[in-house]
Amino acid sequence: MRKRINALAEQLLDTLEQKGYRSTEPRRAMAQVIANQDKHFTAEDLRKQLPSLGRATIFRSLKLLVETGMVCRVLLEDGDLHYQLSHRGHHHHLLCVECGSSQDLLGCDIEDLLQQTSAKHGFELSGHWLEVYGRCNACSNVEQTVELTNA
Amino acid sequence: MRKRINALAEQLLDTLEQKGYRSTEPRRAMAQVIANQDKHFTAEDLRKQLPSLGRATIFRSLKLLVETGMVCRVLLEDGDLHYQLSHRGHHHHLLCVECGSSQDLLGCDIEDLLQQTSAKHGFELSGHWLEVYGRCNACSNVEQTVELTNA
DNA sequence: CATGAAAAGATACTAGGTATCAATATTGCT
DNA sequence: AGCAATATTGATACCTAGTATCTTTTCATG
Repeated sequence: MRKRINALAEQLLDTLEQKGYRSTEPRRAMAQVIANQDKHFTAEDLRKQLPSLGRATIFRSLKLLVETGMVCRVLLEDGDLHYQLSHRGHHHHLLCVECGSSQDLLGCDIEDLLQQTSAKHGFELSGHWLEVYGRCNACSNVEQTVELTNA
Repeated sequence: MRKRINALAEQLLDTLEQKGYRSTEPRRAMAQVIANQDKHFTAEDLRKQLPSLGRATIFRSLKLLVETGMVCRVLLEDGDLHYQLSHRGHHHHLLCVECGSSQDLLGCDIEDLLQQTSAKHGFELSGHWLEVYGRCNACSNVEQTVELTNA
């Protein structure tokens, strides 16, 4: 009795299967829940939404999804690590500190810049981690509205 | 009976005192140990070197040093957070994945680049976190020597 | 050198994550 | 459909990093 799940969740499972992992009921449930998150989340968030799954299962499947590149980890400003759906390979996030939404940072040639600068330090670059924090368009606009109202 | 400590450690304590914190025996010991670390470290590393100090004290003092800007946190590639001495305000690290050493990344105009790119996304930038991973000069050279030797 | 505040140490606790292992579900085969 | 081999699950115990609480000790100041 296969539960109905949406296309994005289906895609997560398909990818797992292609990599040799079984499609199980707990994984279907997790894929569905993850596909529905609209911002970064923690293992604990998933657990609240999937009270019937064992804790270890959630951590294990989450790890699997990270390892296969379908979920990525995001570093919050305070050093907390959260998770979110990942669409491409290596990329960076614009994280809204207000609403927690995130957009992928596009058209940023940071790789070149880092490469050049590292070389000047005699450093052989192999990777980097970048997170960008601020406020998304929607949240900036809300603030402006509030300011106008209070004025 | 004040223990003799080196200039860098002394500086850490002076800064704490300037901010209204007392100079105590445990803090002197910690400052000395931190000043002697040659790479990023964990609270546990400090604890091993300071077995007489209480665990809570180590975490508390470490937090104090981070808050006052004398120690900063570094994010390792695997997501682990470590600590290290910090000399300037906001800066980035070139972290050697081989020996764990770190240099500050100088002359990198990433702020401007991020500012511009964020703006294009309608994003109001407020901060960022960047870590760069690779191999320092010394470690690159070692590898080359080994390769030549084995050839 | 007394005293009040700050800090230390012990301890218990929390959060996030991993290891172990017996029970169960899935897959592939016939 | 039935079955065996194996992957996965869930329960549980455990681990690491860090925080909260509370009593005792230490500091620096008059």
